[in-house]
Amino acid sequence: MRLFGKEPVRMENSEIARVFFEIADLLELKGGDLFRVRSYRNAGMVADGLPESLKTLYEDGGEDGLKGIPGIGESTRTKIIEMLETGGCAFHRELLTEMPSGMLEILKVSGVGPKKAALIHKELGVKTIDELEKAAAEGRIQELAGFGQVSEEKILRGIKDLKSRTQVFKLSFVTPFALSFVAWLKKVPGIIDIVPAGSYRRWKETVGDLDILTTCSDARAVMDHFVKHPEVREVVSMGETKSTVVLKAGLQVDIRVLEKKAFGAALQYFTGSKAHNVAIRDRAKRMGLKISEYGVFRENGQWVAGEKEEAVYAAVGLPWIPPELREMRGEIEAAEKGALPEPLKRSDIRGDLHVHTKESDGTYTLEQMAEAAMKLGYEYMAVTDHSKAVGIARGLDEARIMAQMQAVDEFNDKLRKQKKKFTVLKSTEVDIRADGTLDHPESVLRKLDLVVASVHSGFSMSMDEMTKRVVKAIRTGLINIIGHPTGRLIGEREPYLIDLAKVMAEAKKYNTALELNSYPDRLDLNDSHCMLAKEKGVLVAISTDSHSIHHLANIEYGIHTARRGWLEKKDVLNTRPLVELMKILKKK
DNA sequence: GCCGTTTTCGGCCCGACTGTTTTCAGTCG
Ligand SMILES: Nc1nc2c(ncn2[C@H]2C[C@H](O)[C@@H](COP(=O)(O)OP(=O)(O)OP(=O)(O)O)O2)c(=O)[nH]1
Ligand SMILES: [Mg+2]
Ligand SMILES: [Mg+2]
Ligand SMILES: [Zn+2]
Repeated sequence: MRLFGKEPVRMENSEIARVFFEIADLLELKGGDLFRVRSYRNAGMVADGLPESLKTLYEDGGEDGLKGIPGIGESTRTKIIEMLETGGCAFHRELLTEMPSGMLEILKVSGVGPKKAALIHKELGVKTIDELEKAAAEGRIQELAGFGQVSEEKILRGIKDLKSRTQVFKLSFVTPFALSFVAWLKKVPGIIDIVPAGSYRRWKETVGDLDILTTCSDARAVMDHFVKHPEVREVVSMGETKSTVVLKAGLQVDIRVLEKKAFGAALQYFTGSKAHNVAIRDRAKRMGLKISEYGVFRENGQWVAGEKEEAVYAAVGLPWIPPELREMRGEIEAAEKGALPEPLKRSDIRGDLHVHTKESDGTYTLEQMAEAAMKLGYEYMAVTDHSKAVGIARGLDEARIMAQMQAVDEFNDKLRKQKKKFTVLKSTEVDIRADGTLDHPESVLRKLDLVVASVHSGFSMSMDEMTKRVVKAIRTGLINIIGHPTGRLIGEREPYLIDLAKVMAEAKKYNTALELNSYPDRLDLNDSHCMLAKEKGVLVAISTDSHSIHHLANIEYGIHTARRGWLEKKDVLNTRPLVELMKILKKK
């Protein structure tokens, strides 16, 4: 808890969201109205997914600035303002006096929901997960009404899982498992479709589990084979159409098996998001239809659609919505108006503007990186080795970068002689020092085709200081792209504190783009930052920050993240052909 | 608590699997 003061307390959207999620859980534990619980949960999700900072909206527009956000009504808006002004929420604190915070942890145990948790708390006085473990180990759980030996064992397993298991996984961690399961399931005779769905298909940067949709008329055969995958540690449940396993790596995998005729409806269902599904189903209902994973049906039960996903959307009067957009961030309204963004394609990307070579901390030469970029069909690639301040990466000093520029010129000459339509851009990833100055002299930076500038150290500054640091760098007028603008490493390092809205406002003035770093551990900017960039009219450069020829393919993660951020071809700097790109880079 | 080409009140997505249930509640997707 922070103290009251003149200065408004900075509570991030994610922190406000967390309070709403906890209120929802606490109300549910208390046995409160489930629709009210849903409203708080929904408000949390809305706050979390909002591109603009609630604090900024409130500062700029007062209470009115917070109006018109779907899912945020009178009550939650008042609580948001309270949190922005005081750093906390009285209602939340009050609920916590009635229900210990340890109960929130207990809800995370697989198989324990609000009803069971509340009963355990009431009957046994259990307040923490350790007390729950003790009670279960002592056999006190199975004595309770509605519990038995099996459920008690399940709780013990659930606690062990929870303590050992990662909560979310990076998308790139899950990819090999997805490929492995697809290959594994192909061996089932008669299996037709095998498609990873869920948050994986929506390209969320982190996913909670892997969801796989299959169609086959022999469901039993699919299930039997599924649970025999060599990576399976535990079979959580196994039914006719749906099973769940946990892998040795801690990853949960859910599978659904349906008839081919339901493939489209099932894919729509299993892709989610949950909130998107609920909204689509609600819409169908209001149109006198019913949507489930089995299809679209009239009230009399007559089948309307289901074989194709597109037909499911068509049945409710909508065009097909790309999975990356199915997050309840306005996609249904946009679809209705025919205003969905045109999905960014791999072929829209003309080149990579952040690539390292052996000169700094890359593992391949300039020539090798260029060769690999050409193979991807690119027109250009910027060599962006580090500057001297990044010592561990053997950053280049003035003499070395001058030499590199010459090497690039010579290489480009060679390419031209070979009639290759490819250009290497002389560039750098210059360090933005703690004081906001750049780690190469202006004379050097002016000789380059393109300047990427990023923060590599001195992360622990106040938001104000960090914002000023980056803004000062932008104001040199020498920077074309701000690299990995928040510095986060998913699951390892929090983003440094920075006011991106302010940075973007300045970037717009100085014709500076912000990078979407496609390295799957970074994805920085993230999806909602992209939405903000688009809103502010700032171009995004989708780059890979490749340190090896193999990293260039990471562009795929960047493209899909950009799609999640509603970006189109025109919003992305490196969709421009070389000539156009050069014009933009010069406009300073 | 939120929201409105049926509504400012009265709805709020729909279905699978499990365990302990004697007919279904709880949890999860
Ligand atoms: N209609 C409906 N569909 C749901 C519900 N819960 C989940 N689904 C669908 C949509 C989800 O994307 C899909 C897979 O469920 P998951 O729990 O794995 O969620 P998802 O993959 O979206 O996110 P995750 O990263 O796994 O947490 O199942 C629900 O309550 N209603
Ligand atoms: Mg999932
Ligand atoms: Mg799942
Ligand atoms: Zn880099």
